[in-house]
Amino acid sequence: MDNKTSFWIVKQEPSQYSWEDFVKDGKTYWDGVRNYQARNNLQAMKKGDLVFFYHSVIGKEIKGIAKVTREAYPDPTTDDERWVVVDLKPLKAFAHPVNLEQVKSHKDLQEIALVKQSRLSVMPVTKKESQVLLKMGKTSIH
DNA sequence: GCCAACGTTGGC
DNA sequence: GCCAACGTTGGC
Repeated sequence: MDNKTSFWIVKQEPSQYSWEDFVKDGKTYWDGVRNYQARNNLQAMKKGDLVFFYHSVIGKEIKGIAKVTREAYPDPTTDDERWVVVDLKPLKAFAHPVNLEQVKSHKDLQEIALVKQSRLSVMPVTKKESQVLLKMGKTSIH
């Protein structure tokens, strides 16, 4: 990680694709985004950026962190040219998953998009927020 | 171009 | 299961 690294959060319901599925696969392309704002965030991801993996609905917790291994390209699951995917690989599981309640109650995470824009499935995270999340997850990335 | 109707997401 | 938030669609 250098100072050009950006941080993001992606959300998925674990009943559809869980962090455990992701680890088992070793890598994946992040498909199925059908929202312009989320799509724009995918397109802004750079190789090497770090991505928190959040379980929505069931668990409601950040399970780990992934790395962008390929920047945006057309979503192979649709002919619609508007939509893109990125390739992600698991980097590290959180030693302690961080749940939504913890995020909401932390003073430095009051403005995080995860809380402010609860319906968005791909969103940016500031450096400060990322550091707080990593600390709460008792996880370091090196 | 406005806005009502409708659909989806996700927290509770 | 409900509903708030919010994005999309289509009639006018």
